[in-house]
Amino acid sequence: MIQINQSSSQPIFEQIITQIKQGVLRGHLKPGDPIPSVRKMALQLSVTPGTVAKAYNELERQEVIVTLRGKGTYIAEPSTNRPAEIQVTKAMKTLEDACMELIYLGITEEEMKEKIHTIYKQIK
Amino acid sequence: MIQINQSSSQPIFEQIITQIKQGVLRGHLKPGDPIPSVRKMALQLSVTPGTVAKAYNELERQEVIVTLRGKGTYIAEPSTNRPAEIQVTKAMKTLEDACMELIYLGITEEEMKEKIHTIYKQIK
Amino acid sequence: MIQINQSSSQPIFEQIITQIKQGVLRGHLKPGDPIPSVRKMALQLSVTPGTVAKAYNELERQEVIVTLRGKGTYIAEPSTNRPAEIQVTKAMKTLEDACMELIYLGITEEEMKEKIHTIYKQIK
Amino acid sequence: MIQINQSSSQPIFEQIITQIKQGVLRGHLKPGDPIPSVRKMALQLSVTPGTVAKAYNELERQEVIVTLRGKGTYIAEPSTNRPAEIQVTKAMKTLEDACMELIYLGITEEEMKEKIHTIYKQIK
DNA sequence: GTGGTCTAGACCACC
DNA sequence: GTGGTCTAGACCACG
Repeated sequence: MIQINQSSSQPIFEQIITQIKQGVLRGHLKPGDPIPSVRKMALQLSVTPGTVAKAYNELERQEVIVTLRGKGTYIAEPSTNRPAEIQVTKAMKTLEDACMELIYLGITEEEMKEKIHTIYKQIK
Repeated sequence: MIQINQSSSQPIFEQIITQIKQGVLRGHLKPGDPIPSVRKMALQLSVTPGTVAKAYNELERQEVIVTLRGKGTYIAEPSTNRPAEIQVTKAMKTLEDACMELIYLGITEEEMKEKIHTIYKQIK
Repeated sequence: MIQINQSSSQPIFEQIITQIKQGVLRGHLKPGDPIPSVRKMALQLSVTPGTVAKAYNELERQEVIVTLRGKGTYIAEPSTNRPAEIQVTKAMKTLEDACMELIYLGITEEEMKEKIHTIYKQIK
Repeated sequence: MIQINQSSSQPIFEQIITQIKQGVLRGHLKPGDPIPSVRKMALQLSVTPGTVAKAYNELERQEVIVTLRGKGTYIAEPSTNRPAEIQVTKAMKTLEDACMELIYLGITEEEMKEKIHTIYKQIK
């Protein structure tokens, strides 16, 4: 389900985080769905449990998942809290940098918008 | 001209790279314009020359700048070579991840496209 | 395994690069083989880790090796991408210059071709 | 006549050396032909006289040109001395390295030999 | 343990 | 003056 790229420059724990979030957005994971325990996930992905734990901790901090002590870990209900301003700003900066890079590589505004559209269509 | 954020998680040498590229895109830097020598830039930014040199090396590899032996460093003529496929793929992946994150934070498709439009308007 | 010539005019980091590439070509290093960590290699060769790191970075950029996060560095699978045109052109220029020099020194076409043949026989 | 690439990694003085040698090999320059004074050459190439002087000094050491005091500089008669062993060895090493690089980039033995043949045909 | 980044300072070749 | 290379050492994130 989750695909780890061991040789990516993106840390493994971040790959887990983004893929779980994207699984939620795409509708593969719904609120209340259980996700594997740290150890099982670690086995599945062939990574150390610490790496998975780090990802789960961050996901819990962001209220993407909830851990019910002794029962397991589940996808959380969508948060009603307004997202932290800082997170939006950071993601916007990343978006802008990626755009600039793509412009530099010759991608036109139309191609870019089409790409955005494709991404939005993917989500549930 | 270039603003370094010492506490950013983005390495300093990368900040230099992206800001020079963006300077070119925005038209502040034109082909043939000289850019400060490694040592001068290092003084300006209060970083070590090695860090600036690393950025300049990468920029030269990407054909953004050219160094003329013993003379200094200049903005290169726009490259005619098609950019490596892999670079585009990588930037697209970054874009997609940033988008997904923004969607997660509640940004709509319209807002996103407007953002893209704003970015494109900035450039020369 | 790798022999550094401290008094060569070829930079040490380039000597490391060419020797690893040649090790692959000669079949001493196969895809998946681990290569020593930056620090171990630095100790072996009596150079600073930074120098080895620079060589490894360049080798990774050229997809000769891959680094697995926190695990170490390995010989990469042969790349399927076509090499950049510019690389071939540059190497051809170097070849031509070396040939011209050898012609100047009295080497005949036959001797040269024999030399080429010898080189090709060395490789796996 | 001589083409300098200011942004090449090969030093300018070396570019002058190799191009004069290659001019001789190709027959464009014959023994006894005059070559421009240091200053004229420097003007032609838009480089500093010191750079040209360095090239001429090296060419004279290698007995490619001769300077007749007060009369100018000329292409020398072909030397009868056997070339220094060390020069041959060095050029062979360069050739081998360039070959290995080309092999790495996928050039076959046949292509390589054809290239060699082309080079030999160019010379007088 | 691994590599990545950065500092501080040296020496060199080239122009 | 320029950039290129190397050393010696530090700190950090990741696994």
